Amino acid sequence: MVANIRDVARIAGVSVTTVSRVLNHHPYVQEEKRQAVLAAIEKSGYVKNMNAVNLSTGQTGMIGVVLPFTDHPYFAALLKGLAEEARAHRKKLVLFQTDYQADQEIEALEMLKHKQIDALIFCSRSSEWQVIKPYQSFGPIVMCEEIQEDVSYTFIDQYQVFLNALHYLDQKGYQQIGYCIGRRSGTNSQARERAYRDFLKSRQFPVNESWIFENCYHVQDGERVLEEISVATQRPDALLVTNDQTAAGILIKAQEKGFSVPEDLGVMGFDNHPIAGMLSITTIELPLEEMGRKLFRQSLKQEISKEEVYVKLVERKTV
Amino acid sequence: MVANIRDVARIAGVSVTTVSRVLNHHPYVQEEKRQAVLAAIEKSGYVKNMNAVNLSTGQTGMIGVVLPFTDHPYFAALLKGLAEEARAHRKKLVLFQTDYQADQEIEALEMLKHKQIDALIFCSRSSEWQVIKPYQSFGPIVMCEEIQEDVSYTFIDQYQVFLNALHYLDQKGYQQIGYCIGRRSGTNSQARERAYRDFLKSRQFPVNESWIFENCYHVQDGERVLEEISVATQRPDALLVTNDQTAAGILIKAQEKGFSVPEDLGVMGFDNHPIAGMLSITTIELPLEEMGRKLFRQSLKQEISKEEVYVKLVERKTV
DNA sequence: TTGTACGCGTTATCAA
DNA sequence: TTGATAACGCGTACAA
Repeated sequence: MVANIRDVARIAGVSVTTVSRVLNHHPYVQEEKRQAVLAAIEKSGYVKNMNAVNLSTGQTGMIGVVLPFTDHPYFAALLKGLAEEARAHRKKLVLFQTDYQADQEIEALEMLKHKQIDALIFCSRSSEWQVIKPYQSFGPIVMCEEIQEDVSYTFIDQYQVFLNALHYLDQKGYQQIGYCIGRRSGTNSQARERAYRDFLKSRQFPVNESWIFENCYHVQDGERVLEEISVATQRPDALLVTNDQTAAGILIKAQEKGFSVPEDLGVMGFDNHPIAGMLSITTIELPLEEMGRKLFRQSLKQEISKEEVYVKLVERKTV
Repeated sequence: MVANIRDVARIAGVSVTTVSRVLNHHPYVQEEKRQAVLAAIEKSGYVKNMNAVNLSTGQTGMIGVVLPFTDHPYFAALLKGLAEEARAHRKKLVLFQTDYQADQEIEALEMLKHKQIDALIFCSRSSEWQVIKPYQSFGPIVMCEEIQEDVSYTFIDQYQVFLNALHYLDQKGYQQIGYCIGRRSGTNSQARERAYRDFLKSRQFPVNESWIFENCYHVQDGERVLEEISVATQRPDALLVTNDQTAAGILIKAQEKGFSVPEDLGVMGFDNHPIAGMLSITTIELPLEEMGRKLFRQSLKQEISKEEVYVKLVERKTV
C-alpha cells in the first residue's frame, strides 16, 4: 500500500536515481521527467522514510540536550537559546531531562553511540568525565563548564565572577558572608567554593560551614534558608545566592521575619531573571540564551573549541 | 573499520540471526553460541546502529512535543510532566519550540509523516485543525485543548472554569471585570471569551473592550496592563489574569502606583505557580504536570481518547 | 543526463 | 534451536 521510491520510479517510468534526484533537488534531470516523477509521487501518495535516509547517510539531524530540569529558569533560558539556534540550523533537539540521574546521561550517550543523535550537549552533568570521555569517538560532545579536558565547551569564569562578587560585598562593608548554591559537586560549584575559601582566607574573614547552603534552586529553598538563618546563633550578614529564585525566597521570608535588606542582610543574586527586577535584587546577569546559542553551534563542529561568555553586575537594592 | 552485525556473525561463527537474537535477548539460543557472540561483539567493537533498527521496525521511540516557548512556567510545567512520563516509558522527547510560528508546527507534522517520530503532542497550536488533521494517518496526534474533532486530547473545561471564576469575583462584589490573556485565538482562549461575554450579559454588567488585555505572558506584561489601567478613564475593578506571572506584574506595579489590592483592584491569577504563593495571589491551580503525563500516555495509544483534568481555587489575598 | 546495482545494518519469515 | 534470505527504503558510485 504505502509507496516507496521504487514504486514512484515504476509509475513515472524512470529509475530510482532520477526520483531521488528530484526528491533532493539535484540538477541533471529533465524538466519532463521531473514532472513525471512529481506526478507519480502525487498519484502514489509516496512519503519519504527518513529512517532509510538516516541509515544511508549516517546522520539524523537531531542533537541531544542533557539537563536536570526544564522547569528552572536557568535551564529554561539555556534551552531557549539552544532551541533558537537549532531552528536556525534546521536541526531538532532531543531532550534528556535527567533530574541529575546519571543513568539518564548514559542513555543519552548511548543514543549518540547508536547514531540516534548526531551530537550531545551537556548543560550540566552528574557523571564523571571519565565515563563521558570514551563517547567522544561517536560524535561531538559539548559541555557547559570550564573543564581541563580535550572537549568543546562554553563557559563563564566562575572563580573570577564569584571573587568579584565577594569583593563587591566586601566593599559594601559586609564581613560575614555566606552563600547559597544548587549542589556542591560540579565543576562550576567547586570553582565557586574555591573562590569563596580563597577570598575568606585572604581577608581573614570568619569561616562558618553553616553559612554554605546547598540545594538552593527555587523560591521555597530561599525561604528555608532564611528560616535557618533566623534561628542561628551566628548569622551571616550577606549572602551570595547563585540564582534569583532562591534570592527572592530569602527576601520574601526576610520581610515576613522582620529582617531588613540590605541592612541586616545583603543579598546578591545570579541570573538577572525578571523576578530580580520585580524585587529589586542586585544580581549578576548571566548571558544564558547566548550560552545556549554558542553551545549549539559548537555541537555542529568536529573541532574542539572553548568559548567564554561574560557576566554583568546589575546594581539594585539588596546589597 | 566499524563492525556490523554481519562481521560479528562471521567472527563468532554463527548467522546474523543468532547475533540478532543475542542482541535482543530472545530465547532459543545456546549458551555456548551466546558466549561466542558476546565475545565477538567485544572483540570487534560492534555498535548497534539504531537507524537500521528504525528502518526495519518502522518506529523510533521518539515522541514530538510542540510548544511555543519552554521558558514560560506554564509550558515548562507541562513539559516536566511529559518528560517524567516519557522517561517512565523509555521514550525520548523531540522538542519543537515554535514561538507560535505555524511553519514549525508543519515541520513537526512532516517529521511524523516521515517516521522520524512515532507520535506528536501539541501543547498549543497556531495551525488550523484542517491542516493538522490529515497527518493523523501517520501516527497518533494529541492535543491539549477541548476540540470537537476526532482526535485525542487532555483538557480543562475552560468555559466552566472561567465562569466559576467570574461568579467568584461577582460574589466578592466586583462589577467591572476585565481579563488578561495570552492570545485571543486558540480554542482555550475562545472558550474563555465566550464565558466572559455570556457572564457579562447574564449579569448585565458593562462591557468594555479595552478591559480585555492581550499578549499577557510575563511579569512585564502585567506591569504594562496596570500602566494602561492607571491612565484609563474607565477602570475595571477586577481582573481575571490567565497566568500568575502577569498577575504578579500587575501587583508589583499596583503597589508602585498606589493602587490597593484587592480594594481598588481584585486580581485573580491562574496556575498557582510559586510566585502566586510569594505574593499571596488568589489563583486557580491547574494540574499541569498531570496534564503532561496524561498527554504523553495518550500519545502511546492508537485509540482516540478524551481526558479531563480539574482545577482548584486557591484563596489568598488579592480578591 | 540517466540507469544499474550495490551498500547501509537490522529484523522478520520460513524452512530445516 | 539455527540459518539463509528477503524485506525495510534510500543514496550513490559507476557505467552508459
